[in-house]
Amino acid sequence: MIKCPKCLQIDFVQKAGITRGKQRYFCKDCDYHFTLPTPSATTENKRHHQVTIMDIAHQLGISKSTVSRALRGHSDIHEGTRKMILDLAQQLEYQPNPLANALLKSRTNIVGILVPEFRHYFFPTMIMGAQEVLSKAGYNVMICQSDESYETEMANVKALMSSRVDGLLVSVTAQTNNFDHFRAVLRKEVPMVFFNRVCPELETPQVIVDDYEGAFQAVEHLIKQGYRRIAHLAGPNSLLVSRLRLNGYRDALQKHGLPLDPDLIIHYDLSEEKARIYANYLLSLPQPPDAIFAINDPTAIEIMLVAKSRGVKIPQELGIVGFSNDPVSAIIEPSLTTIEQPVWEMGRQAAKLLLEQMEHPHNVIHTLPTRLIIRNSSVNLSP
Amino acid sequence: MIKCPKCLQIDFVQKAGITRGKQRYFCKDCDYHFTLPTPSATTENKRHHQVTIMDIAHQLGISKSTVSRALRGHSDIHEGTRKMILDLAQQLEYQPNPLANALLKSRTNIVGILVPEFRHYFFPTMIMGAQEVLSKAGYNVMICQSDESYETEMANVKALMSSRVDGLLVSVTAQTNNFDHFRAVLRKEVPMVFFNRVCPELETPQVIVDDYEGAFQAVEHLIKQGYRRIAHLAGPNSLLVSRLRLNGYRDALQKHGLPLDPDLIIHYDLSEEKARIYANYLLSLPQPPDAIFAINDPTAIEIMLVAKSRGVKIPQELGIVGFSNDPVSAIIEPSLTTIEQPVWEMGRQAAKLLLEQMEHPHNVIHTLPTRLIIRNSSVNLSP
DNA sequence: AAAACTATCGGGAACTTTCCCGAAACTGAT
DNA sequence: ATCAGTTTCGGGAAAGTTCCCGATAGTTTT
Repeated sequence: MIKCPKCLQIDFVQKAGITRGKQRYFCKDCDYHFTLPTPSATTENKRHHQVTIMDIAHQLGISKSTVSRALRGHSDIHEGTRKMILDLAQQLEYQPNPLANALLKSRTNIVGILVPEFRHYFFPTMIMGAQEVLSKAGYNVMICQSDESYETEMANVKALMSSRVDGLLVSVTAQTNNFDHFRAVLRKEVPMVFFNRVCPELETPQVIVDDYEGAFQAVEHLIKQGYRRIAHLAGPNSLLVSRLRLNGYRDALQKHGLPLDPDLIIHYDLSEEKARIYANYLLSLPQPPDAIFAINDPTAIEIMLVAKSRGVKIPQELGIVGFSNDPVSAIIEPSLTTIEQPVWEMGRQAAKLLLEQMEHPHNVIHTLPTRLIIRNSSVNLSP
Repeated sequence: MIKCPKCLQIDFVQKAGITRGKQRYFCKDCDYHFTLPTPSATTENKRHHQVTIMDIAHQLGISKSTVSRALRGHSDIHEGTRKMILDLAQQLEYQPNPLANALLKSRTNIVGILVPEFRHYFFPTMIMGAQEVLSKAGYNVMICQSDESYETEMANVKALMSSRVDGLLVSVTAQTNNFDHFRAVLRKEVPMVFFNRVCPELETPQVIVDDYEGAFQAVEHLIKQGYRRIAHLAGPNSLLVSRLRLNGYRDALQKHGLPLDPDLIIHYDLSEEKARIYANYLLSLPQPPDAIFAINDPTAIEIMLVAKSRGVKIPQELGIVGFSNDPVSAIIEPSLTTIEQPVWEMGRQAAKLLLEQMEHPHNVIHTLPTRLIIRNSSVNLSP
């Protein structure tokens, strides 16, 4: 029968229930509960595991502490031992496990980047700028795109936070009106920097360009070219960029004594379809505009395509100016007048700011300059 | 003087060296070494730490195991206790620490994506496709770009591996001739899937499109349009796509009895500058080509810009066909004839393949179809 | 009422690394 | 030889989870 592992007797052993499908026994003599050892576990199929600090220590017959010291470049170690360890580590292709380190220090060395999209020129370039300084500082990057959806943005913030990123670089969606998910980030004291699509009501650093000045120059340029009825296809009001560029547009009109026609200002959600719809709407107005200042280049390009398809001549019948100097704007015909902004540099600045934040938090706003690039879409030949 | 903490006597205590700036003592009576306890450590500045499973357990007066079971949806738990735990977890905004889990299971739930660049349409779109299926499967994504540099690619592979990604999605650079860094990945048994810019000599799954067929159709289309002297601005020979598209080009010429002029085939490194240089070179040949088939759309667009700047009329004097249906190709004038490939779908397929790999490794090659899109850049009006 | 069982729960190991501190083996000085 | 100091190393705790297994209390069967 069943032998008690304690007293090696079988007389006093009786069944004592089943746990997880396994029979348990009880020895009345020893007052001892036990189960039979599982017959498996003989395979010894120790997972093909990465080589650890302990492997090195064992092979060298020393302690893990010493190996750690050697690897970390610590001082309390004999030069010979260090060399020995370093050699073996290289030979075994030892790679430190960042997970253990992260768990210990509760720092992942990962920063999250959250952007609305990266199909166009703007955000990829910005990300590249940020990645340049971050990877130099030893950080990896986790990129999420919210696809201009508020829900996706929230989900991404949550995912990034649960991944325990050390910091966050974010540009909000056109939909975002509620910023509670970002407040949650700040509550957990995770450093965060906004860029381009910022969030002024939150006490956190931001990197933007001089949107007001850029818009002002753009519209003034149109006015100087003789355009008089200038529309503005603007972004949603929730975005600070939209508001700033709208202000630049307004003030430029005002400065030159042009009336501000509310019908010529359209806020939209930055989607391609809506851009086309509103472009068509503007051009089919009883009194259509003779120029349009678009919130950004993709929008301007959509407008151009619509105008062309309607046979509206650019720049003679319709002047167009965009914003951000997307490479496509130089390729398209006629080439698109636009506002250049230092996109790569914005990414760099944002990353630098984030690194500073991780050292010691403080609140700053970086504003970078813009520059008007005059091309053909706005040079009115017959004013 | 100094009192021995063991016998509480001071008579037998004497100095016994200094370690890390701290005086040590020795009690001859007790044969006991000791140092004075540091006066600090009174601040109790326990780092603002995230709420853990232990916090919940303590507050509820239960064990961490029980909490873990409740959170993980295990069975061995009372319904009431589970509810209690779940409620408190929600109230405390508990988020499981993925680091601990990753360390335990040695799985990070992160996959690395390595692409040559993401400035253009192609790779961002592919990444989005991949991200769609990966995030649905609970994986986060770490994106690296090698910037068409072999060294950067190696560094990125190393970084991704040291981050302990669970899998790798990669598209190699135009420079990559040596694949040892990828062999190292396979040696460590980290699943890897190549897409687009694949590596046929490695035993690992790949996702490509039917490059040969696409190229063949493109060139045949040009021939049918009456073009006779068709050049090919090809990618580097190290890339399988380059070789396949070159073969398609060759066979199309051969099928229609056109001579294969080696001078009209140029391999280049896919950089913008070189594209311009070679486009100029081709167009200034004593016997310039009357059409060019470009390895991809960005290349074709560069060629168009060069041709335009030289006053070469497209498509009358020069037909152009690209590859990959970049959105810009529809915008540019004349619009660019190109080969459509299911980019988003490639990303999805690659990700799916990777997920399968992580389950049980096997070697497959997915080839997706292409489709010719005829636009204006190649429709010869006066053949 | 003893025997066998079920439903819950707790305790510890393990994952890998770093850090703190104690300890041994030396080197000089007295 | 004794004492003080230096150099080098080892042991253990900690980080947050999950998993394995043993251990109760209560319930049903014999």
